[in-house]
Amino acid sequence: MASGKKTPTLRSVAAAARVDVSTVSRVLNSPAGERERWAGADTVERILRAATELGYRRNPHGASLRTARSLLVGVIVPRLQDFVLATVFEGIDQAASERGYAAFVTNSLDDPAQRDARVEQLLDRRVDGLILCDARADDAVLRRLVERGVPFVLASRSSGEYAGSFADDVRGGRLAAEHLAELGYREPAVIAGPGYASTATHRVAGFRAGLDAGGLDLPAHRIVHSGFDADAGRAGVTELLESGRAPDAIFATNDFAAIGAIGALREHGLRVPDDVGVVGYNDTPLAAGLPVPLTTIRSPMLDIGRAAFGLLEDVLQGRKPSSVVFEPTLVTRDSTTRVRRRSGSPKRRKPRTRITDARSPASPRRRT
Amino acid sequence: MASGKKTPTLRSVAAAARVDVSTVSRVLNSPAGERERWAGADTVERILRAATELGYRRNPHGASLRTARSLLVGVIVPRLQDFVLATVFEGIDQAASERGYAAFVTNSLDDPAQRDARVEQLLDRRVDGLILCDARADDAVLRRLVERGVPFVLASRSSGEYAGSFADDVRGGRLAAEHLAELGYREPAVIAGPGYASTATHRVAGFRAGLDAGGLDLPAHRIVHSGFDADAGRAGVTELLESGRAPDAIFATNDFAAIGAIGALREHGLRVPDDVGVVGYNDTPLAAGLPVPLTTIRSPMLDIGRAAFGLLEDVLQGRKPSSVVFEPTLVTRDSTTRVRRRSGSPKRRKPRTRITDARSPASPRRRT
DNA sequence: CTGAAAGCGCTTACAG
DNA sequence: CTGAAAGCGCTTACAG
Repeated sequence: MASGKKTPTLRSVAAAARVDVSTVSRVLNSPAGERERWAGADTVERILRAATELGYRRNPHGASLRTARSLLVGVIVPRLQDFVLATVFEGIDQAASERGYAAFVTNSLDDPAQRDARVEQLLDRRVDGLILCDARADDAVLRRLVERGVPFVLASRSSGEYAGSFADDVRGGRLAAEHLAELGYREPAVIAGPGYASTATHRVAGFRAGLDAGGLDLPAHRIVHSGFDADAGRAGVTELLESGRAPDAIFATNDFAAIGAIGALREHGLRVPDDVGVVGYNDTPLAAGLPVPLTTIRSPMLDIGRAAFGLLEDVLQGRKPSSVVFEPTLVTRDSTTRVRRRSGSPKRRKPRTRITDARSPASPRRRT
Repeated sequence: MASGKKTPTLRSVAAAARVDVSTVSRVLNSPAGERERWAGADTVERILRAATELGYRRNPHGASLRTARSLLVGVIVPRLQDFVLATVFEGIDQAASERGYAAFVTNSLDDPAQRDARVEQLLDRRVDGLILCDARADDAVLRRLVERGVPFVLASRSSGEYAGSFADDVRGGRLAAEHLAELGYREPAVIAGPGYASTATHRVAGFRAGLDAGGLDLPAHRIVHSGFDADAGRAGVTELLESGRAPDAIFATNDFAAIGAIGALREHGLRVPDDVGVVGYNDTPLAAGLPVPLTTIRSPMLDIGRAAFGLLEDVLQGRKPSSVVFEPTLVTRDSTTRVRRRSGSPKRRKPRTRITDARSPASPRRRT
């Protein structure tokens, strides 16, 4: 790959240290303390020096041929453009590289054909396992992977009983509902996101349960299904407004949808939070910086990614993985407020941020 | 990797087709038309059938050992969480997989130590070449790569004369300036982004040149340096307002910074676009969906990524790559408006979007 | 047109 | 404690 002097191999190190390649291999592959089990102290010393002097770096392709392990994992996300998934991947990538693995990512775009193609490409590359961040409600791809014996875990989106690393999205939805109910909102609506994603459906289910506990209803005409982006939020609001009386609050299962919703509300002459309260999801960095800072639910995306890699490692080492579930957190900002001053003119306020229910997200629940 | 029946190898295909592995290799590696040059029609047929029946998939690690080509490319981005870079990577990934390559991405976080570490990790994985999306103004890393003979190209951010795939950021800045000047803004300011990124500095330079052409000034106290995110935009506005008279327009070198800026302006009681016009950069999907839809500069991020892979392929095949430069485009929305009704109350308007200067971004300029 | 051999860089029993 | 050999899956001169 590099021109100039050719990349040093085990053989060149062996020659320089005047030992056999097998000895070099044993020494270099032992952890620092145990090298002396494999060679005399002076031999170890010679080998180590030769290796660093030559700048030896093990060729993983050679190794993988022998060991049938590539130390490669494949990651499939719906789309890296989505901040949430980029962050989950970042967590995976961190954990993987700490453990000597490298991670491939690609986008499935939530498209079945593309998904299949990407899975095969990764398998062709001989990844040791897969982390899927685009699982679906009823997912034939997962069943086929099990049949083929491909090691994999899920992340972010759950599906059936397959093991993975998730946030408790039901609880997140519930937090949103409790917050709105407590502030006095009476007629909340939901911009629900795609029906095939557990992250969307669980949040809605939790939201409904939370409203229910607060004595509030979520009639069908206050739920719109859509995507996860700003356009979806816009379209959602339009649909809600056309279908009858305006809701007094909106829960969007994604910050971007919330932003689009706010834009559309504004166009219809509705002020946030005075006419309509808005709660988003994910606490994207943008949420705090918006013209109307956004109340939202935060979940530990980086930790979800890191834990997902840990689970895959379990699988690769023959252990049975048990799903990890992280707790979400409510972050209160200006897009929601205590109701009952519908008439007063909007007073400019200092922005306020409050974080509720900050259970340590670093110590998730384990479940079997 | 998969359990159950073991992965078929060239040897198993050869056995099934009753020929030597070398024949199988030659046939399977020839393009569809030329297979008959290497074997009799019936042999070709037997081999092909055996391969598909067994589900043979070439093991790239075995191949790479022989050929010293991994068909792997490494991509380093500042951060995948950044929509722009996620999109550039998507383009790279598309082009790579169309050409039989796979792409590794990792984040450098614009941190020198992390950058070095990531480069070495990718090289240790024996990638055939590198695409760097985090080049710096004066970049020692690039010099060292050249010395070591590592094939690489740049994308998105330029540095010196190194070949790469870019947007014309100077021109983009100029478009922003011309737009503001034409609308009658007189005292524009810039939220400039980090000084080490050409994407930031070029946009500012172009902006200055454009103002200049319109007879406008850009005094030092109207430039603030910051990052690329919403917080940076917020902080930028605060700094601008504290340093004297409010500008009547703001050019942010990034949409996210623009969004933060709008939030901060609002907190200071300034309306967009009536008190202050705002222009962003990148035409992020969010831009159109914002409460105040954002005027911004669009550049073809996906094409930039695709072209970058093409350039790297040039390098890998011994051709001299010549940089590709794509034209940006002005997208007019509500965050800028014709000035001179400073007093009137803000009237709600239908959102409007207009795209100016839509030179085909699919046919970029080439330069040597 | 097809086969047999060598070898890419590594690891791992097997000897000693 | 150390070495020699075999072999992982492939490709590529070299023969015929």
